[in-house]
Amino acid sequence: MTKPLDPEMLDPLCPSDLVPFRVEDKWAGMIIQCLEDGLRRFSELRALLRNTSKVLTQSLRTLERDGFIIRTVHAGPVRHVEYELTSLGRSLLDLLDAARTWARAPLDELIDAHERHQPLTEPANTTRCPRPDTSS
Amino acid sequence: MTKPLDPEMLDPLCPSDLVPFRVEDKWAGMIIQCLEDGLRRFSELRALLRNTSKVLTQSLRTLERDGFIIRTVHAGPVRHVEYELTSLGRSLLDLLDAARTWARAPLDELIDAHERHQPLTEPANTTRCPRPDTSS
DNA sequence: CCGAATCCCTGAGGATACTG
DNA sequence: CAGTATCCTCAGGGATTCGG
Repeated sequence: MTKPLDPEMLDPLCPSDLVPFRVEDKWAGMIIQCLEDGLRRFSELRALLRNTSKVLTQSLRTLERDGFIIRTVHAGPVRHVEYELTSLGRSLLDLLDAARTWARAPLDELIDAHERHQPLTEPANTTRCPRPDTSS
Repeated sequence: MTKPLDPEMLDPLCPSDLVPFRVEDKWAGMIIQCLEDGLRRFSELRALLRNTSKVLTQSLRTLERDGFIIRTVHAGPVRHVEYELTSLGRSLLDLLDAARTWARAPLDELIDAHERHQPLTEPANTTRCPRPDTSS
């Protein structure tokens, strides 16, 4: 089986949702990243994405429908389900990488811009964000 | 001034909103495309995007806030406003191009996938769509 | 001509609880 | 373990109207 994912791989404080680039839905980019090294089980993904199962399932179903991932059910005493990228899904990795590369330079400016033009929300808000597609 | 935009440049029937990429918001990708050749006036953009002014203004303001475009007001007997890409905004063109290039191959499969898994909506719906970032 | 203001509506996203 | 089933909130998107 694929080697375990680094639990710190997705930093919940990373301001990457300021990056103006989205693939499919909010979580799809991160899911694809997590599947980069091979098969992953549902629970692995849920733990990493700090996501509730409903939303995760939605994303996974959409990705499956569009042919980006394959879903495999392993019956048994303890049932488990595994997901993996198709070649089409794998082709998205290049694009995600391009987006992350692009974002590295202007990210600080983006953060500044958001802070400057948005004193509307709560003041002591440390720009929380659930780490989308541009995770390192 | 920049040469006129082709009115047919953005085909309202193009199924490009099935392409799983978004830049900023729904219209930002198209706006950036329209600004590729230089300055554009508000009315040019509104006509091309077949968009109501409020939503267009929103997108433009966001793009301006994030440093992707510059807004210039020309006062006078007939006031008009022009928008142009910054170098940062221009750097997005590469990403958009990469996304469009990627999308060309799997687009048909994406359309099929959507139609197969979505007999839920109205039947005689000719996949209307407002032509997002992947316009040719 | 270029928006701003208003109202409305849908749907993505999420919290919680339950099931084969 | 891997999901459904509900319910809720809120922001994106849009139609319409008004203003400088």
